[in-house]
Amino acid sequence: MTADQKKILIVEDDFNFGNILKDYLILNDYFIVLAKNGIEGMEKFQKEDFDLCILDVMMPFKDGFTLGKEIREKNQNIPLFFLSAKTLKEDVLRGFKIGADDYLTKPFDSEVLLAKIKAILNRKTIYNALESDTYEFEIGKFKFNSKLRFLSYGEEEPVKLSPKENQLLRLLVLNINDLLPRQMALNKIWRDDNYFTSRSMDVYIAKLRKYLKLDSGVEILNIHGEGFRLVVKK
Amino acid sequence: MTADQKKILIVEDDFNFGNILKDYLILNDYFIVLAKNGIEGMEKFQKEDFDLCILDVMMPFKDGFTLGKEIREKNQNIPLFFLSAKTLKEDVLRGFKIGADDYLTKPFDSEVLLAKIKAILNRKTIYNALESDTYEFEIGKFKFNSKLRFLSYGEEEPVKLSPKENQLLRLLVLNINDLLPRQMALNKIWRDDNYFTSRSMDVYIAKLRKYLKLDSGVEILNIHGEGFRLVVKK
DNA sequence: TGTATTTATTAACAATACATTAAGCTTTAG
DNA sequence: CTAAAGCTTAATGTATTGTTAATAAATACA
Repeated sequence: MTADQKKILIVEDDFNFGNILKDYLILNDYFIVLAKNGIEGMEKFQKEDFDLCILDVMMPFKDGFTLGKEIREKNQNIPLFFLSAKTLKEDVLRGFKIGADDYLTKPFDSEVLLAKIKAILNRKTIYNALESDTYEFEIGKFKFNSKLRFLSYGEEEPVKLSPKENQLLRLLVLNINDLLPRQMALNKIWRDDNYFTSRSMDVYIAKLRKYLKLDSGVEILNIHGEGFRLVVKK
Repeated sequence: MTADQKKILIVEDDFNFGNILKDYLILNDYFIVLAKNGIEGMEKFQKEDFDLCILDVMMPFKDGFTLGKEIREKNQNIPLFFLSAKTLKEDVLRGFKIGADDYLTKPFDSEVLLAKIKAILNRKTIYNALESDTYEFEIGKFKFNSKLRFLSYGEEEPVKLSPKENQLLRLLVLNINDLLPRQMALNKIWRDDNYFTSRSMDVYIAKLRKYLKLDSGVEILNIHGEGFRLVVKK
């Protein structure tokens, strides 16, 4: 997948319908992960990072509402679309109560779905950019601002960080002195985990190490086969 | 109205239906202004500050889409709901293209509408709390007046700023030392976000940089792929 | 100890994003 | 109705970014 593609999780037990939907959205340049029931859906949701979830309501084992509620507990911001054949008012209201962003009744028009996806993702990206998260960190003698993407050391001219450098350093800091599993970083930043993205990540680790050399009390250690650790000596 | 009540503009030419809707929403603790056609709708929209607009699509004189578009031009952020008897796909798509947040076909369930209103207003409140009406600023050794549109430096003859220069500098100052996301500036000033408006914005950044050169402690930095930062060294 | 796997580093490249100047429209002021 | 001001578009050059390749080194473990 490319970096600017939006990643959508579809949870749908009807094999045919799920695949048609998947293909249609792929054609429209989205990256799709399809799960065929609520349990699998939750697994995939936890393993990867999505921009939007589309959940069928009526599924065996774990229905869409239950899944939606669990997802909402893990992530307050991710947009949720519910799909259902039923147009029962109680169901629609239940969906919105969980925090649905839309509730679509089958059959629905695919172009309309597309318009709605576009609308919600546009809105969310703006929203996410404004999210007041922590973004100022100290790393030994460095100051790191992940919102403005720079790393400064004393009176030296701050180093500008590229988006990838920035995201990676941010993940490392959030797990400071602790393990940042390779897989987790790949899923969060590259949103994919394969040979090449893994090589790419190594390249970025090398770049960060170069920046961090100024303070000998700071280093990025590798834990073979596991991931990396940003260590700050006191 | 009480301070925490949300203010909704309803534009609906059907007198009966409009009043039923109004009463229902008042019962649910919203503050409602009802306009009976597109022209009156625009007038009321410009005079007061609303949290949400609900527009009927089919109206004489000025239809809901036209009104929606005009409202969108004035305010990028306000949520728009369209109401229509028609469920024509083209119409729905047209609605979303204008920037609808939802498109409801009559008859619709009032509780569902309520749920949707609640959902959208929850999302949007965070976003709106930004703006102020100050217009005199200091930028390093410069004085900037965004109401009179000039920028002065010591005893030098003040530079007159064009409307676009002025708006852009104002946004930069309001986010001084912080990121002004490109998208946000394009939405607020150009009301559109495409290749050309983005190029145009670059041109204006270049112009502002030229004006600001007089004070070497002031500069506009770019954050690649994100936006710009007006930085003042102390 | 030998070999496969994982990690490290540098460099080449292509794709985007940005910067600047100037030309050509459009709007506005007088 | 005309000149100036304002804005967009074009053209061109520069910088930033991310991926991949090539090569070397470290590590695990049979």
